[in-house]
Parts: sequence; C-alpha cells; structure tokens
Amino acid sequence: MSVNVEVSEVLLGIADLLELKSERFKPEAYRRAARSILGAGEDLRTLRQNDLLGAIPGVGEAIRRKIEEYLDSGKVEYYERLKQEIPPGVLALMRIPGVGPKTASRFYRELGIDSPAALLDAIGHDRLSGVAGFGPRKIQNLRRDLEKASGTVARRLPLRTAWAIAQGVVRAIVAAALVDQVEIAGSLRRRRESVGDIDILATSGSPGAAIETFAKLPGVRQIVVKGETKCTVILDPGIQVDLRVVPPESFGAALQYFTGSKDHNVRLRTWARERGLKINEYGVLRGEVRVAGATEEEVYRALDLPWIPPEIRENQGELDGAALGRVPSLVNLSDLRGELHQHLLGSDGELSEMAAGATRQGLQYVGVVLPGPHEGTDWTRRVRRLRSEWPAKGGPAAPRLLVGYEAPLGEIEAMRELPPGVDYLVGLPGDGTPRPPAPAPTERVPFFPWFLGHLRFATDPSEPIGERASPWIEWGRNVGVALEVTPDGPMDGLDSGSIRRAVDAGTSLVLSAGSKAVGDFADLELSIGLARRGWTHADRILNAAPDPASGRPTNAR
DNA sequence: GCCGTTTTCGGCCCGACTGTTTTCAGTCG
Ligand SMILES: Nc1nc2c(ncn2[C@H]2C[C@H](O)[C@@H](COP(=O)(O)OP(=O)(O)OP(=O)(O)O)O2)c(=O)[nH]1
Ligand SMILES: [Mg+2]
Ligand SMILES: [Mg+2]
Repeated sequence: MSVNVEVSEVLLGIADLLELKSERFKPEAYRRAARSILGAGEDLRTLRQNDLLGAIPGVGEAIRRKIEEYLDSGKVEYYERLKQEIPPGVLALMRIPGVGPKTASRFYRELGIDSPAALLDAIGHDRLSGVAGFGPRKIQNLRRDLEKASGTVARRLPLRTAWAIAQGVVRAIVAAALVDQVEIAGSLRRRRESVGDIDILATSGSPGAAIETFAKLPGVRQIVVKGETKCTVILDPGIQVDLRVVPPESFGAALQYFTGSKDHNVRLRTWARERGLKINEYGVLRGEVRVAGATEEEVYRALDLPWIPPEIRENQGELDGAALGRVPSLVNLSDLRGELHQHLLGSDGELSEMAAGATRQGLQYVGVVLPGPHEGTDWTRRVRRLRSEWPAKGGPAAPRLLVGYEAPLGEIEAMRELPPGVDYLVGLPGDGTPRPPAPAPTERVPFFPWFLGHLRFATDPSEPIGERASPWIEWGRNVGVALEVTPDGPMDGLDSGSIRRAVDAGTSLVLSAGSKAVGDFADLELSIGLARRGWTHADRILNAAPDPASGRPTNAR
C-alpha cells in the first residue's frame, strides 16, 4: 500500500474517533487533509524531502507533524491513544448506512453495543424498541442492512468498468424519454481512476416521473433514497447510482455542484460567500436574485473565474490559478491524430473495421502492433500482408497504417535497427518490473520512435503504482521513450499522479484506447481524461503529432 | 485543525431525504 494511502487511513481514523467524541470541525479538518493527500499525486516522502508537506491543502503544523511521525515510525501516537478510548467495533458501526457518529456513540454509551454483530444481536433480542429515536422503520432498516452487509466491504470501481455501466444507465434513462439534458457527474466526470459510485444529473419537465422510472430500471436491486429531486439505487452487482434531477435553468449550477470535488465546491462556495453571493445546486444568488445557473461557465464567471476543466477540480491549486486567470490548456480528444496500440485478432475483415472505427473517431493513422519473432520469411509475409490488406484505397479520409513491433524491453533495448517494414517499437517491461535498466550511454541509443506499453506496475490494487512508476518516468525522459496511458486503471498504465509527474519531468506519453473489440476507439476518451487529470498539454503526447514515427527522438532533451 | 481577495483569530458550504418528531436531528451527497 502506498504510504499516502496509509497516512490517509490514519487521518480518517482520527477523524472518526474525534467525531465519536463530538469534536466539532476537527474531524472535517482531518478528512480534508486525508482527501488532499490522496489527491496530491506525489509520494509523501518525496514531498517531505522537498519540505512541501505543508503545501498540501489542509495540512498545517499539527497534521504535518503527524505525517512525519508516521513516516519515521509507522505509527501516530495521538491515533494510538484515541483508539484506546473506543472499541474498534464502534467504528465499524459507523460504516452501516445511515449510522453516523451520533447514533454509533448512543449505541455504545446507552446500550453497550460495541460492534455490528452486537447490534444485530440486540435487535434480535428486541433491545432497541422503545429507545428514544428508534422507531420500527429504523430498526427494520438496520436489521436488513446488517444481514446484507455481513462480510461485504465497500469497494471502489475501476474507472473503465464504472464508465461502461454508467453509459448503459444513461442510455436507459434517455430511452425512457422523460429527461432533457443528461450528464454523468461526480468522480466519473472528473475521471478519477476509481470511483465510489455513479453520479448522474438530468433536467426534466416531469422530475417525479423521471425519478420513478429511474428507480424501476432493470437491474435495480435496492432503492436507498427516493425524493422529489434525487434518487439513490443499488444495482445488482452492488453498485450505487445517484440520480439528481433539476430544472433546466439550474443545469449549470447543478452540474458544477454534482461534479465536485467536494473540496473544490466548498472552496468555491466560501469565495462566493465572501463576495456576498451564495452558490447552491440551483444557481448563484445575490440575496433572492439568481445571477447565474444555466451553465457552468456562468457559475464560474459570477465569481470572475474562468471555467475550470472537471478533471482538475480537486482543490489542488486549480482554483488559485483560476483566480489569477490561469487555467492550464489541456489535451482534448480532438487533439489525437492516431492510435498506436492495436492488435490483430485474426478475424475476417478486421482491418477494414479498424480503419472504419478510426475514421469515425477522427483518427488519421492507426498503429498495428505485431509480436515477434521478427526474422525470416514468415515475418516478411506477415508485414507485407498487413500492409497490402489495409484499406488504403478508402479515399483521402482513410487512416494511414503504421506498423509497430513489440517485444520484452531487453530485446527492444538491444535493437540497433528497426525490423523490416516496422515504423516504431513497443517495449514491454513486464508485470511489476520494479526498476528500469540503467540508461544506455547516449551514443548507443538509436533514435527509434518507441514507447513502453502494457505497463502494469502493480499486480494488486493495494500496491503503490505511483512509487513504482517514478523511476520509469525518469528513465523515459533520459532515454527518450514515451510511456503508455491506457483507460484500464487503476492497476494498468499510469495513474494521474504519475502522469502529472511525467508531464513535469518532460517525459512523453502515448494515449491508447485499450480496444476490447476491433475498431473500438471510444475509450480513448478515458485515457484523455486521465491525461487531463495529470494537467497534460497536447504537445506531450506522441499520438497527437501528425507523424509520430518520423524518427525524431520522442522527447526534447 | 486549518487558514487569510478586508481576519494570524474567528470563523468553518449548502441542501435533500428519512424517521421521528410535533418542529427537527442525523446522515448523506
Ligand atoms: N457542496 C458540497 N458538495 C458535495 C458534498 N459532498 C458531495 N458533494 C458533491 C461533489 C461530489 O463530487 C458529488 C458527488 O458526491 P460523491 O459522494 O458521489 O463524491 P464523488 O463522486 O466526488 O466521489 P466518489 O468516487 O463517489 O467517492 O456531490 C458536500 O459535502 N458539499
Ligand atoms: Mg460519486
Ligand atoms: Mg454520489
């Protein structure tokens, strides 16, 4: 587990314990610091070396000291002391839906209940009925959730999985024809590598009917909450989906609210308040008068801010930049000229499908990557056939074919010339490869265009990707090789923190579609999103260039 | 505990939904 995750968990634990002690403001301060550390995208040890721990938003003197204590000793004394005061099972009570610090501490203090199992037992023995504030509905809901939740852990979903499910839900909502505008919001719109739930915003002339329809969608296992403007359901695989419905004139304000992040929202709302304005999901208000709300641009403009791309709304400096009129210019889907990591499956007509898919996506070239061996007549035949069967005669719009050769990194590194018919190389470091080879002396490095592909720095989601990616990023810059970004996450390819470090270091990137079907380039949108989260400009991206295989070094030195 | 587009001290975002209440606390987004 990365040290950032470990420290975040300690801080969240402190927050829970303080909240059980009815402490005000401190719990939120610890939670904000924890979120900020996760979103920082830089290893805490590195930040500490550069004396930058205090630069993390929400980390001040006291939390900085606790982080240092953890880095030095693996423990935080304050946390250990707090834990002595409250049994661990009481914290587990707070994970039950609808049970917060107030309820959990009442269970413990008034009824001696110190774990979810003890709660279920108490309900079984009817010890809750008659206790003030616990009516039959609450008891019934608790029983249901306790029986259901035993053994299950709340898990976050990989971006790509959530994206596919969300598309399906959106299609179903649109098909029901009760909504006008629909947009995916929340962490999915911000393209976080993993998301806790799926958030969807809609406008509708008949919000009540829209919500009823949503709650009855096929695959809905449980309706968690359902009201006039919002509905939360659990889908069959145990995935939570939040739908929020607002009137059209509030769409922009609601999208801004529902996209988050929470810390971005809170900061924005605080700025508004300081200017005598109020921001909520219905608009920006001066007194009773709404001065903005239909579009996000309006909302930000009401605070004299430029629109901020969703992918960087993490309160990690984007607001301070925007206040100075500075918003980074990020790579767009339309900047991509091609895709460099397609494989052949051997199916009939796959090349025309691939070319057609590329054309639909507006791509000018497609790189088909062949595995070895690259010698002998067999290889020559494969390449010749590929080139001759590529539908080049499809008119001026037809994408060009590039041919790549992929092999284990050691083989690629040792190559002194490109195999016959090949335009570029793809080096495969292998799963979990901890360190790159020593950089070759400059004069021995031929300037072939190439990149590192199929990156898998972790073989388990708990492993620290960012930490393992760092030496490769540096190596990539020094050797002049790009690193691949795929939409798969969070274990494959680069995470956005690593991407941001790569951008800062001057390492180039290749954005791939991770195609699961021939000619399917749609998930390039997710790779773009990850690159945007890493504050990437188009000039850092190899396949945003008109001719990525021109033979130039892939990086400016 | 953190922080500064009038504060280095005094504030700390704002609203929906539920269950229980006879007017709102708690939880969640
Ligand atoms: N103003 C404000 N907005 C919030 C708050 N909590 C959540 N939001 C907004 C911003 C979030 O991005 C959005 C959706 O909430 P979620 O809990 O689903 O969070 P998010 O999607 O960002 O992350 P997730 O991956 O779901 O954990 O609602 C809050 O306390 N205040
Ligand atoms: Mg969410
Ligand atoms: Mg949500």
